[in-house]
Amino acid sequence: MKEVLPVFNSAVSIDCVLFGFDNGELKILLIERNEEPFKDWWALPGNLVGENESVDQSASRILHELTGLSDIYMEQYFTFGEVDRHPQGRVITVAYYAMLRLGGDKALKPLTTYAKKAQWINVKELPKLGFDHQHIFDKGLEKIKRRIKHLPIAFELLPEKFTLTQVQNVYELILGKKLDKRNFRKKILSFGVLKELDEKQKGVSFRAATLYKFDKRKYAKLFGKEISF
Amino acid sequence: MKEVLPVFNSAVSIDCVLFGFDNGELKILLIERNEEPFKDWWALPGNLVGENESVDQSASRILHELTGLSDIYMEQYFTFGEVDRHPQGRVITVAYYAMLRLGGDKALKPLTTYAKKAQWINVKELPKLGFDHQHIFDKGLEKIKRRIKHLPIAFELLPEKFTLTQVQNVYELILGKKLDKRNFRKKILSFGVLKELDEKQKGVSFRAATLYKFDKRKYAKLFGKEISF
DNA sequence: ATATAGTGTGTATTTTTTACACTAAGTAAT
DNA sequence: ATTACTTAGTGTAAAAAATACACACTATAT
Repeated sequence: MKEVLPVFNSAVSIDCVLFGFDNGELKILLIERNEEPFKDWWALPGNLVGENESVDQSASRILHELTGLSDIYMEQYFTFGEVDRHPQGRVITVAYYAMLRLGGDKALKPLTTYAKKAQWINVKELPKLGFDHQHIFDKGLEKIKRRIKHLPIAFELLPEKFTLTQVQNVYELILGKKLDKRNFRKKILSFGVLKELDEKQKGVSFRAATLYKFDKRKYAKLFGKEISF
Repeated sequence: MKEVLPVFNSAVSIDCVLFGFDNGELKILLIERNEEPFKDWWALPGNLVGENESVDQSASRILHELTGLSDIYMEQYFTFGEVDRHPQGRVITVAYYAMLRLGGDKALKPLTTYAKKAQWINVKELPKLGFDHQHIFDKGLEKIKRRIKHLPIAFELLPEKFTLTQVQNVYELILGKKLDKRNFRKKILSFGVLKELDEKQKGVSFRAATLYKFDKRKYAKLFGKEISF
């Protein structure tokens, strides 16, 4: 039943902007390429879409291959289709972002056979990127700036238990500006998706903050209603 | 320099959701297919991306071929990449929407060689669509619902000169709900992108409304600032 | 005990959103 | 000319949301 259409107009790939929050810094995962084109350049992790997987499945597979993680909130945000974006031929790429929890329980295990190495790099200190990846990144950052105002994606960056100050840090890093502490706490709590725990921060040499966790149940109830910052 | 990559993983196409406003109704352009698969079904207009055009260029070309129009605000909103969405092979499709001015100066001239006919159809009376086009349409409608709250795309649907009531009609049709007249007018004028003309509606058998036009200059000044409904 | 560093809290003001109903103007019919 | 009809056009009060702003608390380290 399924005949291949008699056309070759482009290959299709996935590129991922994987955000992580570590040490008070917003980072993304980059690879250092080991092959032409752009050998020795930094680039976003990505790969070709397989013939028997949807683009969403492909994105999940690629994320898994790169990090060992599954079940991550990952979302398509734009498709880049300039003719000359890949020097070796026509490749249209579908871009996704994901927010990852770093340094937590189990470390990430990138299987980067096609790269010298993979590394988490502060978004404020990005190196020059190959292809049109700077552009893809810029557009991804812009996208999540909008989305964290409405969707609870920021919590994906944080450990299971976190303080309100940590949440505020994430918002400030992504939005690129300072927020007022009292107003921020009022607002973030008013969404009703956080649960206060009967537990405090440990190992700090000052007053310990209350821990919270993201409450998926409450979120499910609100889903559909717009929440916004 | 440019070698074709040795992969064939998918063909890439464009599908367009072309919105029009006519006779107080929100419509989209559909074609009736003349070839298998889905012969005799209605479908969104679309086509394969050419090898030497970007996806944006491709979308403009396809829009032009279908309507004779150029210089239309057209925007990519999602890429659909399910494996089995096309029964004859792997085709990933990039969806665009555009807002068109109907019934105005010059009529649209669809060159629909690959279809029996093209027709503007009320979005409230959509027929069964081929492929996953109902899904593509649904997602497109959802997208413009959000976007008309922030971007002045609704004016693209209206003639050059229009009344505030017409604008409100468009908003109500897209959002699918009634809006309060006074509040709507306050808000739409507060954006400062409309210019009141020294001219009234003609040919109506009741009090003639003041005409307005969209003022691109004023919009350019505001661009960057968020405007929202 | 005291210095330090981050936690946690309330109120007043401004802005935005919402709810709500009547008069004005033009046309058509008599 | 009067009347009926239909849409245009307008303001205000109340509620809700956003903003601006400063100090006392608490745990630890010395």
